[in-house]
Amino acid sequence: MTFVPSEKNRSKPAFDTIEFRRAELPSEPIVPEVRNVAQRQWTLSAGLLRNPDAESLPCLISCSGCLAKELGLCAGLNQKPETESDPRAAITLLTSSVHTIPARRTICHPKEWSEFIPIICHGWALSSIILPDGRRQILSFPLAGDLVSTASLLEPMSGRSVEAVTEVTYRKFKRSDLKAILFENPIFFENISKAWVEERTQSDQLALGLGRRSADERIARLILNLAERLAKRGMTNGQTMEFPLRQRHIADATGLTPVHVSKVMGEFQRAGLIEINSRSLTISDEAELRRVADWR
Amino acid sequence: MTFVPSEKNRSKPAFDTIEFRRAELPSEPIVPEVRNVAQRQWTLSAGLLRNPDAESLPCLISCSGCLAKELGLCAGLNQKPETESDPRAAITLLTSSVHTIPARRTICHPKEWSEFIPIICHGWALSSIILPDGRRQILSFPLAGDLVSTASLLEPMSGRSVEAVTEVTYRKFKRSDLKAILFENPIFFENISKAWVEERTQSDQLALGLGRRSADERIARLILNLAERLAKRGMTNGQTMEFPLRQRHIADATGLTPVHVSKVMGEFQRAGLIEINSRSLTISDEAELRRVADWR
DNA sequence: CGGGTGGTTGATACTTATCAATGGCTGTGG
DNA sequence: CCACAGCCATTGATAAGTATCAACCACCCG
Repeated sequence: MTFVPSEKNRSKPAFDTIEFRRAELPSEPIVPEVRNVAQRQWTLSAGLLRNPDAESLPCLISCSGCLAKELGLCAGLNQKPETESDPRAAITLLTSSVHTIPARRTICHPKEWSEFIPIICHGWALSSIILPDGRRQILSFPLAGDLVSTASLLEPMSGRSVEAVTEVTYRKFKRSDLKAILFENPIFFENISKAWVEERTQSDQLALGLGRRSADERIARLILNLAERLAKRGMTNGQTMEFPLRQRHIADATGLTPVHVSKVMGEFQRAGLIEINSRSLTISDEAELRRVADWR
Repeated sequence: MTFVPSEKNRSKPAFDTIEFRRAELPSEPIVPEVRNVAQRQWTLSAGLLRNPDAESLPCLISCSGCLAKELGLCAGLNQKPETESDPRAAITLLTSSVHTIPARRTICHPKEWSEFIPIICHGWALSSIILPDGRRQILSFPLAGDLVSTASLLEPMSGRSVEAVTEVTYRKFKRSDLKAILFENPIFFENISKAWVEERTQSDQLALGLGRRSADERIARLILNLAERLAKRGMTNGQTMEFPLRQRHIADATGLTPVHVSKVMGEFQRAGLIEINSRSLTISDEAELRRVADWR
């Protein structure tokens, strides 16, 4: 017995992007390409701003449910003051800046000591831990309105790696500003604690899934979970949604290999549970998918 | 393809205690047998109180590192006021009660709506999620000084099941009292946020382990992790420590089966990494165990 | 004693990983 | 515009890791 079950992993990268990941780690944070959202052209549509860059499915920007907005710290992208005297003009209490980065770019390095708290405004991100040998566990897919982690509110280093899945727009708040406001208005802790408890529940469920659920269950649950979160943001069209995740993402989120994910998703499609084409996913048989997922 | 990979699990309990677990869930919380610690006979030894009930290894009670003590909310078991006028007599700001329950008893039910925050004072507890079909994932083993979950500080329902591994002594604080003090003294949030970030790190590592590590790694890491935490509490004797966990506990913490845990631990012992006898564990070859664990 | 719990072991089955080959797609440079 | 290189998804063959099943023994503890 050697006790080195993953030696192969270590001597030889399991995935072809490992070298990239390794090289990426010690490098300096990439300076995000700054394109202030306010400078873009937006069209008002049904009370929501529509992103003119979105090509296929119209992708709506919604800040509803965003922690920063609930805390009154951010006026949101879709809440322009009606007039100069509109109180919402003063709502943005914190210094913050909006950034947009292309897909696959790193937003935050695990060892990066950042004085900013990023909140996703648009696009799909992922938050993960990466081992030196290249194994990666994705912990969450932050969508619009999500903090990467509530821990980032208070600690400058998350220990996590955050990267963009699609093009991502995010807003950076200065932590010291937020803390100052928080300690002056402890009532804000109620809001934060809500997010905190929510995150705790999610992470408990993640551990339960990784430790005790089968591959089918994990994948089905990931799909349903994402569908639910997208629906809450108005990012679904019936049972159809944009689905930019690569099978590698699903694999790293469920603790499986990309090959096995391909096989399971193939079975799901052949069984008529889901349909996938051109980066969009449709849940065709939700009841059965829920049953497979052992949902709720 | 049936998509019911765990049907066997469901139709027939995988473990013999499942029926017990099932029956236990909907029942009313068991009223803990109250034995006030103050009524026991304690002997002062090296500045720490020694539990007279402990038979084999002397088990020291230490509140150092306990969140409640750091917050100044609890004077601790080993810090009796010297005199009536000793300021420590007034330290216990919160109404709290001490309870002792025997091993294997449930401390808190997942759906229980409790107005109390339990903190472990003595013994080993476990915090887990249990699925209706009996599968269980242990999320942590709270030891002396540990909150079950920082989420319990603010929310009345943890969603977790907490039970005693050994006989457990714990202290219950009233949440409303704690909240009142917290909001009057926001500086306490600094302490709490520290615990929170710590917990977040632990839970990230748990997910990483369950998703991406082999059985050997997971078990070795669990042992090292516990050894480190016990050492911090002065509960080790060199490389030897009390180890009350059953293999079922290790299995449910690592996402494996008890049988496989037995095989791996057998290998570890035959390879001279650890020794186990009569509920105590010795790490014989720490360097090698760390290597197997892919530690740090 | 006797029954329940817990640990060990071997045989076997199942789930998932690994390896390898293929083809589609996309972006890039000549 | 085409050729080409990467990346991605798919598929089949095979291997490894872990689970399941069953039997047995060793304890405790009542």
